[in-house]
Amino acid sequence: MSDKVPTIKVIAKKLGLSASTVSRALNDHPSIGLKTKTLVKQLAKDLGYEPNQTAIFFQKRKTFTIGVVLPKLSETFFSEAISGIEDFASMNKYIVFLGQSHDDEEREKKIIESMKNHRVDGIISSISKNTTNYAHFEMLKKYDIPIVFFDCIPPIENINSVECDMVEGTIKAVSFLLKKGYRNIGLINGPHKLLASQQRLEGYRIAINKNRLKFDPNLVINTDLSTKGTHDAMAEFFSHKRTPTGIITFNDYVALDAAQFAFQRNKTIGKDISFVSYANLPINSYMAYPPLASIEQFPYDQGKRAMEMLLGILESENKSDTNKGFRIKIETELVLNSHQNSGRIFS
Amino acid sequence: MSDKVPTIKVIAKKLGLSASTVSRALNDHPSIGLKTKTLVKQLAKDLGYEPNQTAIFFQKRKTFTIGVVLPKLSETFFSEAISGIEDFASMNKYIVFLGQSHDDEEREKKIIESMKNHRVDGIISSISKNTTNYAHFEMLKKYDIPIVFFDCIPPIENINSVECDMVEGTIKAVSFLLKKGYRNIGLINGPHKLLASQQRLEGYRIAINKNRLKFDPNLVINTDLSTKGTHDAMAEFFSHKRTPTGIITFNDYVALDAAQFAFQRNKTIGKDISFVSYANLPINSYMAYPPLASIEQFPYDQGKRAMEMLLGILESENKSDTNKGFRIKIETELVLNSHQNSGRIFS
DNA sequence: AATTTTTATGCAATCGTTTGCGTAAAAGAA
DNA sequence: TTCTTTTACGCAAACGATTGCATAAAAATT
Repeated sequence: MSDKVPTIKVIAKKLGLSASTVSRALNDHPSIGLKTKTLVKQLAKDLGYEPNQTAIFFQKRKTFTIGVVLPKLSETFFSEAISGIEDFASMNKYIVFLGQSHDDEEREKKIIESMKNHRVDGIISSISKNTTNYAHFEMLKKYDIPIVFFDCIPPIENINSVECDMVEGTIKAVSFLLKKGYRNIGLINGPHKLLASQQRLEGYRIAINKNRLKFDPNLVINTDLSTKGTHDAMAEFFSHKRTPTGIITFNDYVALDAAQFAFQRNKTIGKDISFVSYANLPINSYMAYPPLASIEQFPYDQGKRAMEMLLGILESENKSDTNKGFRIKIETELVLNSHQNSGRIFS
Repeated sequence: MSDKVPTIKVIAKKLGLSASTVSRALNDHPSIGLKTKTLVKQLAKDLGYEPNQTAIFFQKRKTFTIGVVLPKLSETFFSEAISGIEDFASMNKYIVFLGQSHDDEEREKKIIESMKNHRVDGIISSISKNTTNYAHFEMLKKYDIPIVFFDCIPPIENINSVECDMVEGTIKAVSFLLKKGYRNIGLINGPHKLLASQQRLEGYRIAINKNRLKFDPNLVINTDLSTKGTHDAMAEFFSHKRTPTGIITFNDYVALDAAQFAFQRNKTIGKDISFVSYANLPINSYMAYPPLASIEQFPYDQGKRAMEMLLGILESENKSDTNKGFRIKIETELVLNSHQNSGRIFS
């Protein structure tokens, strides 16, 4: 079919030159005469010659390809992150492969395998929440494929990572609620084994201590992040004497579900009870009960930074391999939600 | 560095065989003896041999790679679609390349170029809203790279496409509002030159005619889909004597902005004025003023169907090339929003 | 004019794998 | 035993480009 696609050989033959000369002419090699060079370039242009990258990749052992592996693409947080990764990758002539693990270890493993087979130059990943075995990541070393983790990071030594400082972020959230006058601060956390959950809890404890309050285990509940889990957590909060009035939630979805539950229990949101969450929704301003504030995690920026880090690693790959793992912590930011709606609706 | 990675040659040498025999043994070629085959396979396993796909791709001229090009990954509609594409691609051993055009023709062109250079087996694309020249798509024919368009489709003959029947969808929307008792049906449409806008308008006209109503040009406004554009449109609606009470909006964002505007003009949403939009947000149930109903476009399904179509084309590529363009129209569905919130808030 | 230097090009190997064709050895048939 | 068939494997080319090394031709130097 497509033997219309010209190769270097065709050009060489038409011009009575050797393939090597054509190659060098096209790549502005100094040892090619001007006449020949222009001749070759002209014909290449006329024929619409385009180098076959698969051949070059194969030869140079470099594909200009980045693999991105994450749990779920349709989550705003991740699609924002990919957007950052893709923007920055394409600026640097890289192209990104995508794979979603759906939080399944097996799928994650297969995707990593596939990307390794495609010989990506590097990988960026937020690991599956159910991954407990990390051999598929370790294996990449054998193929000299560097990996940068972001967001959800495995407990491995000497890895490259970009992450938000959740501890710091949670401290900010607690402090904010205290300053607003809420004394009973609750925390609806995610699954216990998640690093993200542990960090939130740590920040929570630090903030509680720093403010000379007593840590009350009844005010912290781990959930599976489902709507039902959130409702159950809220029900439990309400079943205790000391009901939290300022609640920090694992993410925006939890905050929305929790607020909905509170509303149904005739609480006035923003007054009786308020929420602070970790931002992962872009449209809080349209929400019926948006959280009072959100800890912004800058997913786009995280993706961009991860890509930058990976590019740096790729470019310095020849040099001393003393890479004991690069780590970037991104400062979170407490963003007050505008409450265009709740201002009118609840007051 | 990574000369640990074993190749077929290494295996051949260690076993005193030829590379071709090893290759055939690994691929279960019938002309290889059982002993040899098991021997080879065992050593391959011990050495952790993995074929170098870049070499195979190069040789077989097949990369098991699909390019996906769309305007903006962080839009829910697209991330859902990609999710569908990726799920289905990975089930079939394909891996997807991603590129976002940001609705810029130049970027779209570059992405397509890059994907062609990477020799993707096929491309799925929703084109940029600002693309007017389609040469970069036509060029793909030369490289035998089939392309399936979805969502935003260029006006080219004989193309493969998956799309929602917006005409039908709009008819449903108008009928729904009429049935609900709204007589003045407005349409906040997108940019005029967009096919999607034209289809909405067509459906609108058909529905108006079918119901023996008179088409009123004051009830249809084209916008740039920005918040300001929507507010301007609403202001214009309100400036006329005959103000629409049932409004169809180009998408959910427009509906939210429009509802906000109406609310600020002291309209009771869901009573004085109601909205029906084209769904692209997954979380209408948490919204302060969700549209009464949404025309669901099934982005995940569209992505999946596009991928299926592309796979079909790829698998039958040898056969008679009488492909005059496959076209799938997906039925839209009018989904009533649950209004968990507005029910309580507005009544 | 003879020698050296520079310039411009070709040869051939290489990247890792696949595959058509040829052939020695083993097995079967006469 | 001899001839034919089958079985099991190797050789070498191919995919499209790059690159170290050799070398012919041209230019510069003496």
